[in-house]
Amino acid sequence: MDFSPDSSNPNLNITIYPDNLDPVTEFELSDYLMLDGGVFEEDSSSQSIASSEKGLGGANEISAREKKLEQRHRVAFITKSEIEVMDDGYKWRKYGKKPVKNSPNPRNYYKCSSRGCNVKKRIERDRDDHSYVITTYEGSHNHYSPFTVYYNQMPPNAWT
DNA sequence: CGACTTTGACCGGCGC
DNA sequence: GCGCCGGTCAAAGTCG
Repeated sequence: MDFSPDSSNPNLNITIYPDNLDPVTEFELSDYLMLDGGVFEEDSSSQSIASSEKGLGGANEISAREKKLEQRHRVAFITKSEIEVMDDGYKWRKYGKKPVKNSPNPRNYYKCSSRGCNVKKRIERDRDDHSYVITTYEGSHNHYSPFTVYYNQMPPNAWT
């Protein structure tokens, strides 16, 4: 299993402290989807995510694509939260915003602001239920979180 | 003053 | 070949 920012970050508990809301805002991790290898399928709520795989005829082409794009590790989280951007321990720099077709909500694009770290993050609200936020990570961090001091069992070559 | 947002422009891939 | 669409760039503005 590859290194993903959330699953290996014990700092991500279910309590966050946004600036402009109540001091304690809870959100439930209602579901998460592992997109590694392109094995991902859902009916319609994830249409926009699945559409990024459009043009692929079958699983064979997906594996070929995986060879070509070695660093295409994608993990999508669906969280129930009032805010889109939550502090998961990393600093994210927004670099784009696009309106999503079939949805009244925009989609935001973030990058990890650490130098040499190419992790990207895409955040959009669920089209059907505005209380859900879809967060898609792409890539793996090559550094630790500024807040993470728990590097005990991490092999040094985990992200090389 | 540096780091980050914002926002429209730009670009490449794909369908028609 | 053209236009749509999803993703990225970059200049200007904003914030701490």
